Amino acid sequence: MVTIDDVAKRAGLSKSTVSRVINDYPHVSIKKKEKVFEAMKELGYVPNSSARSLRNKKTQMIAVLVPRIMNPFFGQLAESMEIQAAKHGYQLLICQTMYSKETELKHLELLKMRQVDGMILTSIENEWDVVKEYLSYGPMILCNEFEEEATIPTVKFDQIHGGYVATKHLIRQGHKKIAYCTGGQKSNVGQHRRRGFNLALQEYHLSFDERYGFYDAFSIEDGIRIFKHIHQMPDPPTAVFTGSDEVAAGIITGAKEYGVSVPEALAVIGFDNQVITKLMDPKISTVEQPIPFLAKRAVEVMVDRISHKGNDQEVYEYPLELIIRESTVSPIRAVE
Amino acid sequence: MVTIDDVAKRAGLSKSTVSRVINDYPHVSIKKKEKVFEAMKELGYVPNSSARSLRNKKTQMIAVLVPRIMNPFFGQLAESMEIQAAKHGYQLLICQTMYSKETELKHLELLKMRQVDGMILTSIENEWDVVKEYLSYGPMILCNEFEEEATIPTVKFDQIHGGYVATKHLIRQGHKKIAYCTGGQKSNVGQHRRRGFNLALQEYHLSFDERYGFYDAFSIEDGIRIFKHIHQMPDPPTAVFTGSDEVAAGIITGAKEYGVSVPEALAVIGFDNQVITKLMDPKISTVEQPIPFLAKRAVEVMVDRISHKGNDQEVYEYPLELIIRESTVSPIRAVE
DNA sequence: GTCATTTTTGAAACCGATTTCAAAAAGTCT
DNA sequence: AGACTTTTTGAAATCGGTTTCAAAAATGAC
Repeated sequence: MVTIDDVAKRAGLSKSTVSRVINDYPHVSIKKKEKVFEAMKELGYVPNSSARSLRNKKTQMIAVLVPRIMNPFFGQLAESMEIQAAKHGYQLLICQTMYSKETELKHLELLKMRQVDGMILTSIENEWDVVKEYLSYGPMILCNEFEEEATIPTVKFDQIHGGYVATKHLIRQGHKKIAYCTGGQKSNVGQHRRRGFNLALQEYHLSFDERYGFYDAFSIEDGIRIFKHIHQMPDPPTAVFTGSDEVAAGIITGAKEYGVSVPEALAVIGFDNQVITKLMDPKISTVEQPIPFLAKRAVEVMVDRISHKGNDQEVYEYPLELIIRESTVSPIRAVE
Repeated sequence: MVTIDDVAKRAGLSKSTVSRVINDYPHVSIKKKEKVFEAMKELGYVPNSSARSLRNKKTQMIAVLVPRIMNPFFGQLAESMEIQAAKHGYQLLICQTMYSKETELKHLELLKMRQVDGMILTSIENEWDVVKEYLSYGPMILCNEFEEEATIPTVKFDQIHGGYVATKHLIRQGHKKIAYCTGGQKSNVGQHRRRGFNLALQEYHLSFDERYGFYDAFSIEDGIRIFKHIHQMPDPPTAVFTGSDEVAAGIITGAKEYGVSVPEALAVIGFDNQVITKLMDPKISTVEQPIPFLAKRAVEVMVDRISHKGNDQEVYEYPLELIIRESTVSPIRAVE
């Protein structure tokens, strides 16, 4: 392996000087600088990153904790962050918690071991009290997920408004019996969406029938299962608010199978604006989350925190946008 | 920051002994061992990974190069590999080339910098002559993608057979005019599929009409576009072989829009067996690639190579399986 | 109890970079 | 030319671990 000493010897200089050239420090004569460059090129020298990290106490790596990258939302988030991190000279270490507390804790140890300079949490499996202990080992920020009590920078979407506009849209299409169908009941993201949902119901003086609440909906299969359940209810809902496009797609698939027309007999709204929304027939109305903006800001905030800039309490919130397609609006009915 | 010296001082021992305890070396008396554990616990000590990497010349990290994680095939591959790597005590650094030569080269430098112990390539953007130069810096293996001239371990699917069975299936449904619709023309994966495609045509003494060849199909949108093109041809094909489920879905979506019935007027077969195949109407016939097996073996081979085990020339090939659904077989027609 | 052998322990070197500090070289000004 | 700055350079310390090697302690054999 070629080390800085080899380069120094080849150039007939000390390694201090070579190091200065590598890091573009001043006070190196042009002649010697050229000699060093020549030696580096001849030997094909590249600095050893472990040695650099040890001495600099910086690894130029940021970890991002996501449940799974195959989840389209988190996959896109991770992808956008990687691109952004590269622009700032950082590697992104994508860590999947697989919805497991233990795996999450294992990944949090990366901060203790100083394997990463900072950590971006996009979801939280453990209690906040457990997670916050790791704050003493390095900067952490929240992105997408959030915690009321957390005193760390947070970059999030306005989920309350997202839940609100989606529900309001359903109500304005004439629906009064609206089902609520979502995944993580413990996540604050989900709770805020629910708050927006309730807000809209209140505004129109509607009440929520608890029989219409489903809190275990994550996948397409869950959507199909829930449709079947709804279908055989004595007084079924006429519209469904879902927490993800996949679940919405599942419900529509189920409806199709049972000959229930969407949106006429059952309106369905998704969340995320994934590709699938444009592929299903009918195309799925949804709430778009502008993921790249979130990712960009999260990385920027993280990079600032690593260099001790910025404020612990900063909170950035991005708006969500309702996208009306076919699964909530009958073509013959007037579009709002 | 708590270091090994702090632990040593606290336990009233030398850091050599502490190191021995950490690494579970023999020749440490039980008494001292307990003292060390106690001190580590009290101080909340965790070894610094940069320091370890520097001394051990091992980072316990494996890089995997994928085009994009949002591509369902590569996303699943990366996810499976991550799980597998964790079992062997390795971190997986997922690197997206974004189909760019420069980005790929930038990631290859990780091996030079010794930031990773090895590299798994799932696709190759640069010429092999360029990539192979990096072999001298650390172990590299191919997974999914392959190179005839490469003398490194390879884990792949039998793409020739995959192309063959899919095409044969279409032919046996009575199709004679079959379009070929794929993405990377330079990838060896694609070339092998094509070889299988040709093999099936030959077997049934059919010839290929070059007007039916499309080599720029990656996404759903591409599929829609290609359908439109096919649709206005004077003598259109009656079946389409595609290189991905997304493209197949696009073609079906386009067909639906123009009132062309699938599979009656146009049979479509996908590749990968992604979720979408079960969601489209009609459900998409496809070729399944058992990704987790590939991922598992790739990581195992990589781990062996890092510890200088195994053979450079080893090639592992996994079979592909045809899955017949609705997009190639009319329900009224007999199923083969 | 002595000597040989084995087990346990710690001082010091090492991994490959960066940084400090002081010395050497070069430049400036009487 | 000599005194005083300023720029350039290298020796040595440092980061936090692991490993080598020799010494110390414990054990065993007689």
